[in-house]
Formats: sequence, structure tokens, C-alpha cells
Amino acid sequence: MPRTTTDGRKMTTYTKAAGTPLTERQEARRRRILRATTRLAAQGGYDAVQMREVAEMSEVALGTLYRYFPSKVHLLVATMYDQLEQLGGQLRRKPNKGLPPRERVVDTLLRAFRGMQREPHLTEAMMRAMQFADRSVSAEVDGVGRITTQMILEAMHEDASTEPSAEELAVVRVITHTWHSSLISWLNGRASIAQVKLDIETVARLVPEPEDEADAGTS
Amino acid sequence: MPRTTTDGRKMTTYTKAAGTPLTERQEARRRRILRATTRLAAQGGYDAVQMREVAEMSEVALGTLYRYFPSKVHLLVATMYDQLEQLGGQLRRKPNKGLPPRERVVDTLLRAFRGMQREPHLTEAMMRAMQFADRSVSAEVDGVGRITTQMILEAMHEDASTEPSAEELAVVRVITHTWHSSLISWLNGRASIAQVKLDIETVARLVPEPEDEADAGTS
DNA sequence: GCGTAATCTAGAACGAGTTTCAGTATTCAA
DNA sequence: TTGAATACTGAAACTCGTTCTAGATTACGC
Repeated sequence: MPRTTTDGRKMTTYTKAAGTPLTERQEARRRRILRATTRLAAQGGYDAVQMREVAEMSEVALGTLYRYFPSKVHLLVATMYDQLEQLGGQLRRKPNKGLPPRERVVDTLLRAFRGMQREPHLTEAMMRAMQFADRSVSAEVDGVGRITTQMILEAMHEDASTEPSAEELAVVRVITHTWHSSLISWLNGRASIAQVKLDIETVARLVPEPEDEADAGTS
Repeated sequence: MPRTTTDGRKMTTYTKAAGTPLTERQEARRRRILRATTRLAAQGGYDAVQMREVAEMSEVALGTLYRYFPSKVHLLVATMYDQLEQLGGQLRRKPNKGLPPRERVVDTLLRAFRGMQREPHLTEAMMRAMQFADRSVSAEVDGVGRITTQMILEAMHEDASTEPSAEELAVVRVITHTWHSSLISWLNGRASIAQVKLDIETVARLVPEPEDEADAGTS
């Protein structure tokens, strides 16, 4: 959404969904910024992502960086969106058909988890930002939420075509809550990898079993 | 844990579990600090809790404030611990016997939620700190976690005496994940009160029904 | 091509969390 | 009671996110 500076000039931020079409050089700048952010975050986590450094590394003036991403948190949430898009692509390319829905959900999340274990600092930086985000970032955080929800939903019913029920959406929400929160505890050293797995498996029990006519009522 | 300044003097922070016994005046200072924090947080949330202001309002030098609480996040997490202790007392004073465990859990959490709705800014400040906390605060965050877990466990089985099973602990963990995370979404305006309730009810389905010999295997 | 509005750059400046330091007050053991 | 160790004070200094300014550059409708 367009903001206004003190002297009344118009101002837009170049987030994903902005109405501005972005010239080629602008698109390139945006990419450079995200790449630099990713690099710095992967090296030293949240604290290592310093706005001046990001600006320098992406060869952009500090003011320009702030025009593209209005705060450090916006920047990192956008980075997360970016990374998730890539991850989503990878997951779709290697689908896990054949398993029952519940297992598929667990499998998907654990695979994502393994991805994050490979870049713990990057993960820490992005997750810290997500959690620290306040109302002013809710649009962007919502974007990330949508992508996550989508991934879990795709794992839940074989065919992504059917409209999800309210019940399913409720379950997915609780799953993403658990997912985020337990990831954070792992990053902060308050939970082991095994515990994260266990949490995921526990919450996955909320995913309804496929109601084949075969076995019902078994304990 | 004792830290060391540049000139090698010893230094301790006066957190809850510190080994230092705390003289009376020190205990009083600590209280003043926590009270000031609560007051500022209740007025204007996380951003309104400014270390200089807290120091001034509690009539303590800035350096002293930092000796008691080594960072703003530590300070707010300690405040949360403090508030939770009070809340726990209130809840225990008005127990909700008679309901089945699942309902009791839901009831307890919703009651806590209503408490937080009464002081949204304070809640925001404390929760932001909890989520932003990094490894250096994990001990304190764990403390808060223990208290929460305890509250939910007490709601789960009528008699608080029996040792919780591993299964129960797993469920409680997922419940607290959901609780924290959905509280945050509410604070950030990304979820309505109704949605928080729904999330709690959804996750509470993980609480096992009391296995009376009467009804088993019913859908 | 030309003029103008929008964008970008370099750098200073501001604000709040955090650290440091010199000096004063308190505590506590002998 | 006294003297050393520890804690507290007041104030300055440092860092990093963020904002602001003045001047260059670029994009774009005519």
C-alpha cells in the first residue's frame, strides 16, 4: 500500500503483491536484496542480517532497501516466502502418494524440517522474524501462512482439487501452529529433533483416517 | 549464570532461580522493576516498555536494571512468569471439577484467554518477548513453559497427584504450542477470538476421553 | 529528444537497547 | 568497628534499525 513521505510525495513498497509492475532493473535489485539477505542469514542468523550490510552487499543504497522492504522483519518474512516457494516446488516434484493422508502430512512436514536443519541459521532468522512480526506485517505473514496451509492441504487429500472442509481447515490451522511453535523450540535449543518429530506425529493424529468401509471401530 | 565484566569482577543476575539469596532491599528493587514493567506494558505494549523508563519508574539506575534482568526480553519473560503464577493461583482457587477432562482443559485455556483479553497490551508485550527470545533466554522461557504445562496437566486429570504419562505429556506439548501460536495470531489481528476458541477446541480433541467401561468404540 | 516526476545514492541524524566507567553506598566477615 | 568486596548510581558511549535530506539518475508521456 502506498505511503506518503513528509513532503507528500507518493511512495510504494515493492512487495510480492504490489500493484506496481516493477521494471527489469527493479526486479533485479529486489532479487539481489533477497539473495544478500539469504546469504547473511545463512551465515549468522537473525543478528547477522544488518540492514547496512544487506544494502552494501546488494549494491543498493540504504534508503532504497527500505523502499523495497519497509523493515528488517518485512525483509525476512519476504525471504521466507521466497524460500517456501522453492521448497513447495521441490515437494511437489517428489510426491509421496501411496501413504495414507496422515502419514503423508507427517512425511511432508518432516521433509520440510530436514530441509531447515540443513540451514539452521537461515531458518532461525526467518522464523524469528515471523514470530516477532506485528500487525504491520500481517499481510506478508498471511502470505506465508497461505503457502504453508496449501502444502499441508495438498498432503492431506490426494487430489488437490476438492474444496477443503471447515473441519479440515481447523485441523490444518492447529497443525501449522504446532509446526511453527515446535520449530522455534528446536531452534532455541529447548527441544530435540526427536521431540519435534514426536510433536508432529502427535498433532497429526487430528487428521481423519480415510473412512474405508473396511475397518471401523477398531481400537 | 555468573558472567564476568571486562575487569574480571564477578557478576550475577537476579532471576528467579538464581543461587543468590537476595537481601530485602534487593527483593524490593526486583518487585519495583517488575511492577513498573507491568504498568508500562499494560499501557502501551512491547514498544512502551523502554529500559530507561522502567529504570526511572522503579527508581533504579539503568545499570542496575540490567544487572537484575540482562535484557528487555529477559525482563518481559520474567514478568510473564510472574503474571502466570498469579493466574495459576486464581485458577486453582476456582476449580472446574465435574466436567470431563477435555472440557476442563478447554475451560481452563479459555478462562486464561479471557484474562489476557482484559489486558491486551500487557499480553502483547509478554508474548512478543516470549517469541522473540533466543537461546540466551531459554532457561527463563522453560520456566514459563513448565508453569503452563502444569496448569494444563492439572486440568487434565482430576487428581494432580498421579504421574503424567509420556502420552499425556506429548499431548500437553502440542496444546501449549497451539495455545501460544494462536494467541499470537489473535494479538496480531490475524485471527478472531472465535478462531482462537475453535483452535483450542480442535487441539483439545487430542485429550483422551475418560475410558469408562461404558462406551468404547463408538464413532 | 525534452521535461518532469519518480527513483536512486550517499551520508548524516535520530532513537532505543546495551555496555562501560568512575565514583559512592552497602554489606558482611573478621 | 573497620576494611575489603560487592552492589548501586549517573552519565556517557556504542550499536543497529530507521528516517531524513540534497543532489544525481532514470523512466516515460509528449
